[in-house]
Amino acid sequence: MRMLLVEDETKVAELVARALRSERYAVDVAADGPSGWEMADAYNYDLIILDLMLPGFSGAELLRRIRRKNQQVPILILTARDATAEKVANFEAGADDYLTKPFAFAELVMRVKALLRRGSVPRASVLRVADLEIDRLTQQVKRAGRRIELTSKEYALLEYLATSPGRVFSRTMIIEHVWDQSFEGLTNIVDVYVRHLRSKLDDPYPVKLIRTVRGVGYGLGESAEA
Amino acid sequence: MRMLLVEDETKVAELVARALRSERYAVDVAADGPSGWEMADAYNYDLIILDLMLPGFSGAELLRRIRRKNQQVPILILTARDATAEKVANFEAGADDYLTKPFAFAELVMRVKALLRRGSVPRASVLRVADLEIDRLTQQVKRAGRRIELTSKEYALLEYLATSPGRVFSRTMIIEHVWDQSFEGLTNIVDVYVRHLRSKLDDPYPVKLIRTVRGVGYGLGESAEA
DNA sequence: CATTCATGTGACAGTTTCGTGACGATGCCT
DNA sequence: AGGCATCGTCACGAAACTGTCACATGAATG
Repeated sequence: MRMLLVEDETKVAELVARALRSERYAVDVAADGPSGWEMADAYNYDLIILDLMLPGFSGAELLRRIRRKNQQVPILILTARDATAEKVANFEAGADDYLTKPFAFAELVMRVKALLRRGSVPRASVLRVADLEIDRLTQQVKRAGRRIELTSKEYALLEYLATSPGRVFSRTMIIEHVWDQSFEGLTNIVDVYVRHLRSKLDDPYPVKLIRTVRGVGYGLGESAEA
Repeated sequence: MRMLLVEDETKVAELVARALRSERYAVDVAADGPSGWEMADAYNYDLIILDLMLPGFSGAELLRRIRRKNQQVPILILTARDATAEKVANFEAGADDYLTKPFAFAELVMRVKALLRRGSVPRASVLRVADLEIDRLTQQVKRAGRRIELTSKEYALLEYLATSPGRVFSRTMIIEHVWDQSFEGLTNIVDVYVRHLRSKLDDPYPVKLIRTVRGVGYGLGESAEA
């Protein structure tokens, strides 16, 4: 899952981004209204976190713009004051949730997860493909009941592939969703992580879970030939 | 489907071309206005993607020239973010869609597919011929419900034939729409790939899907005339 | 029926893409 | 500061794909 954080205080931004990344999300950071809008417009994030006090133009303005472009993306507002009237206005403008500063990271993370779960197609929190089980809440992965330890990137990649079992994702799409903006390289990074995943997932089992489609990309499950 | 990408920043061009090729499209790249025009004039592309900022002459000029020559080819404009007034002018000049830089590849691919679908006669993203099923979104091919694995070229050829079931395409036409500029040979390559397709599609089934018209070319399914 | 030409077929080699193991860099924890 | 896990890069071998060719087969023509 990839999300955008718009926050001008770099120190706060850094801390929040870190907290989210340790939950295995890919996080992009924008420091002001205009660049936040640019990024939100360029990419369909799975979630956007918005500080209301921004240079350039305000969070409220950014919120309106995003909503005008994209109805469904969940938006979480961070606000300094406990100004109730303002809250109402923001909810009406399309915010899905808000938090008043200061807040505990644990609180933020909880709300983020709640919002993601609530997403456009109410997805179950446990994905299943063949005998593979992915719990998106606890981010635990099991195969045939046995727990498998994955690193953040491995998990993120697997979860992305699992969003549409059987569908083939190009490397470009995978990089766009699993890595964040800081990654630009033109390397075989996806192949490498697919390999890591395969060796962890398939280890003792005969059935291969990840399918390669030459010239295109990778897909999870449904290797329909017989 | 074959498309032309006119973009001067080689790095961007490379990335975009790669993304499109992994969607199994044949992509030609031009780096400036004049060579872009030369190529657009020489081939009947199924789609043209145009950066507005070009050396030589501008994308806008190229757009006008292309439209003067060929009314129907879908044209997708890439433009810098702030050029709002320009956008309007371009739509009026005949662009079918536009995207502001920077953009997500997922977004570009979606729009490309939408434009291609709009062009051909059938609107649906799933093409059906007899018991054959071609999903142009996921590029999966099924016959009688069973999935068939095709290589990129095989798929591209099949998809092209399937744009007009019953119609017979000449070898020249097929090469122009399925192969890109890097192909120059004068060989029986089309025959060879038709053979590959036949052996994969017809394998266990009695009904032949691809029809040969001696002296002319190949067609998919029922003959339209007669 | 023989001839001729277009198409079908199988094998081959060049090229591209993918798999794989190893390596250095980075950041985190103790 | 040192040790450990993770991350991204790279280079090389393996496998698949692509395009070429020579020849077989089959249809049209007189």
